[in-house]
Amino acid sequence: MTTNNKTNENINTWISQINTEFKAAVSVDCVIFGYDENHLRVLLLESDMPPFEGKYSLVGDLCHPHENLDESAKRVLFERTGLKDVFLEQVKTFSDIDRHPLGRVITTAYYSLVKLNENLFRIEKENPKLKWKKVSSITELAFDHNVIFDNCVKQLRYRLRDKPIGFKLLPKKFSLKQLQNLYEKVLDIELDKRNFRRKLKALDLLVDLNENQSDVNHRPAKLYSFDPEKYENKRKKGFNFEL
Amino acid sequence: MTTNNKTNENINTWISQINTEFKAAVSVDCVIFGYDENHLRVLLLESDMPPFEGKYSLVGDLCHPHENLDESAKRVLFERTGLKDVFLEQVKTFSDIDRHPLGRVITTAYYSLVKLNENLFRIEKENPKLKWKKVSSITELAFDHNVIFDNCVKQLRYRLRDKPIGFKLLPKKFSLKQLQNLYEKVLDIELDKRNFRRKLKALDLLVDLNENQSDVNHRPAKLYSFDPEKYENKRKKGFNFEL
DNA sequence: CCAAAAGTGTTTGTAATACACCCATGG
DNA sequence: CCATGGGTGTATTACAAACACTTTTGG
Repeated sequence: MTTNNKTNENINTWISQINTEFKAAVSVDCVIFGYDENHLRVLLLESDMPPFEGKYSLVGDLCHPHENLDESAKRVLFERTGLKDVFLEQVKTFSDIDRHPLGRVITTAYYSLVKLNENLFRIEKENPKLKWKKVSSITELAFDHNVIFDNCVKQLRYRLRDKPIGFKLLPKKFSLKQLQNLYEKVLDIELDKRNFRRKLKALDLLVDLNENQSDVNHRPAKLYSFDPEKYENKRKKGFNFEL
Repeated sequence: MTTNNKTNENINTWISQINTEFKAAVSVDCVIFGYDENHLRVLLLESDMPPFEGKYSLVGDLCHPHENLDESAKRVLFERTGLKDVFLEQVKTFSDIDRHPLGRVITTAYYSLVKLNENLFRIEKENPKLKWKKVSSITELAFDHNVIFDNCVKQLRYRLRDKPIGFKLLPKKFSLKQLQNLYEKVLDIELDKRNFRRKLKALDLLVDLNENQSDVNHRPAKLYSFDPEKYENKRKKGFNFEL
């Protein structure tokens, strides 16, 4: 037997509920991943909100009245890093009633990918509460941010095999070794050099720049760049990235 | 150069923002998928909200103050179908400013899977505004529900290859043909009968019930059921469902 | 000429694909 | 005995995995 006791709904119920207590603050939290050729890092902020003073938290903010969530996330990212046009993907929304000490705050998690450079490390100096922490070193975060963080790491690992987003963590020009390192570090696996290179050649998404590394005291590696147009064309024809 | 102009944030800003205009109504929308041995269907509700009167919409409701979003979705599902313990997965949150005619409503989409039977078809009779529509027949929905719906269909198709959720759309006892049909219909592909069966045998997740179909005017098919424990054990050992 | 990392092919095993006939039941 | 869908095996091909030596550069 079905209950189906919702036949009495109507617009007025909605209007009155929307305008009374059926409201919540809405926020975004961004897991900003950066890669510095050796470690996957995440930008964290030392919290000053009781009872989490001193703990690190993800960077986030309330969703402003004139923004949708994507725009809020973009703004948070810009305010914290100065970067625009950064890769951002929504992951999940977290809504447990007591997740925030100041009241009901529903938050939507995003992760984003940035190439770490000196400019970005400088933000640690400009605001000592901001830190690029190694992902492998994360322990206890403020609020429910451990759960949010874990979800985003999982999503990143999933997507990395699924979509050509790894390139967003590397400089425009990179060697195949750098790329392989990235996959090994982020996914915590080991890859066979020759098989990895054969696979990438088969994917046919990289441009050989006919340039070499310089200033290395060993044989310099050839440099490549990722060709987004080539990928887009292939994708439209039914090609699926997989690595 | 980074801007990093957020160093002036503090708790009081948050408290005042949370308690003033920085609030939104929060809702869930459920894409309830049902399978009737031939068609993938979705439960839709004829809307009475201007300017969408007569258009069909997903079933949803506001998130109540004492609920998190998962609980809201479960409640919506129960109120509409009378079912508890139904598979539900959060898909994405939609937040465009003008997405709802009554004001700012941020909605989180879920999809769920139910086995269609006479009981469930009865809800169409009890509330003539509810309809189990064929997924393949969906055209224009109310609000931004086409986008939400498309996202959920995509997620379902993705998950179906990835996790053993197809069984949730079938009766407890099913034939291999029924299972194959499900995959073919939902994913809109054709599968080779022998290869499909070999693959399922290799996965080793089904229990041979030593029962046959009855009341068919041809050779009766053997019946199987899915063994969730077996799957859980294998999953823990690193096994990944893939089909 | 030495150290360090770049670059390159072949073999072997495993999984995906393609494909056609006999079987059991009800009418 | 006929119609209907159920059930089964093999050969071929493509992809994944394992593996070691030569090359280029800087110091």
